[in-house]
Amino acid sequence: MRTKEGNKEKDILEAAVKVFAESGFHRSKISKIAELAKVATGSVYVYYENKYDILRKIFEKLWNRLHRELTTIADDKSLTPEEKVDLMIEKLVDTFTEEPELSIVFVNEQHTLLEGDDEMSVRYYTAYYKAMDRVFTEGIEKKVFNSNIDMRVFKDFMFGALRNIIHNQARKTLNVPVDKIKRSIQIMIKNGLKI
Amino acid sequence: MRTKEGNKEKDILEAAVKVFAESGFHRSKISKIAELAKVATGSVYVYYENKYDILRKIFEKLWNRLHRELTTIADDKSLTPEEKVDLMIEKLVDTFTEEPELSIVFVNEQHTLLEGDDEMSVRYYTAYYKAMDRVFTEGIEKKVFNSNIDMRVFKDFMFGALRNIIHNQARKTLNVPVDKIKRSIQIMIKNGLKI
DNA sequence: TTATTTTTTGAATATTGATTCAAACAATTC
DNA sequence: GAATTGTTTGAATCAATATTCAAAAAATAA
Repeated sequence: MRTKEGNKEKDILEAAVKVFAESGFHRSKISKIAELAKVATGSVYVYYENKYDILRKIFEKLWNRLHRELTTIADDKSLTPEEKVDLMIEKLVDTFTEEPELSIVFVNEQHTLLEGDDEMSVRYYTAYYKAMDRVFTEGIEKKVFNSNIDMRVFKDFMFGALRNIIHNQARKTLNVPVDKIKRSIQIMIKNGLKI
Repeated sequence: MRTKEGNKEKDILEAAVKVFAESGFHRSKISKIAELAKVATGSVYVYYENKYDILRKIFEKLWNRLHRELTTIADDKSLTPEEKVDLMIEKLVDTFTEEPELSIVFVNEQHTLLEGDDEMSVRYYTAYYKAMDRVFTEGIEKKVFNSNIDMRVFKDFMFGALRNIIHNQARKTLNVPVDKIKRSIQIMIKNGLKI
């Protein structure tokens, strides 16, 4: 018998995030991922079915995490709808700020994933969307959110806005302190642009 | 002498938008684009340097158009800052609603473009950003916009939000009437989520 | 009609890089 | 210390497809 040295599966996944972020999925070479993970090219195929499988697992892992965290906030009975929106924004901004490369992959390879995988595309936004749904509906019921705003538009709007902010932050094209980002978004969401 | 038949350059570009939207840049085959444009594979290389050059020209064309239209709105002295924001949203939503495939390529291949082309990445958001800058600054000066919101965050936020809405609309995953989309966004921007 | 020139063609070429797999390796057991 | 068995390796294979280019076609000129 021979036992496994270290945690190659994890090393490969982490290396892949870096390489995908740097070069994009299609331009990324397995050999480069292997090199960065300090394993042989062939080892990658021991732990993952193929290149696409690596991408899928990156998303799955992130998605499970977000699902858990957002659901917890959405279901917290001690919070008002407004506080929930605040916390959800904060959570999303924090998650991606802590792992910039992950956020770049998340934004850039979204369509790579959806084109390749129908099943995934259905489950995909579910976590975020369902959580947002509940918060938004609750806000409307409690008459603190504006019911003239279409819920579906609101969800897509928010998601896209956050995605882009996070992405530009990760690419260093924005370069605004995280606190200022959170505060600005929270003001915009709650009060709009106007004074 | 032999003269050109029809407008192959244009046919190829239009076919490419369709194919890129359907399969993504990297999975798209030149032969497929040629087929759709009703020309031979080789003809593509008469009109475009290479595959990437086609993508660049798709973006360049769209970008010039948006630049022209957004600048016109931003510089119109007869409009208030709020009206300008309204009109810019309307223009963006309309442009992409009219050409769904273009909007899909625009969103999905943004990073394909930026990774390959440094010069382009600098000029890239310029049109939208500069126009937005002027409107936003004007709004702050005239004390109709909230100066606690960071301008850079606002621009990225708006851009990402619109991008995502337009994209999901094009992919038919949203499916809300265009008018409702516009109205919802305009309320959110101006008044925020709250009543 | 024939020659000239430009456009168009699509099969052949060349490259790139994902994936495979037989061999080497290192723990563990006996 | 030899046998066993799971792990790791990386060069060889193989497929995909972007790009090239010599030949064919068509329009115009002579």
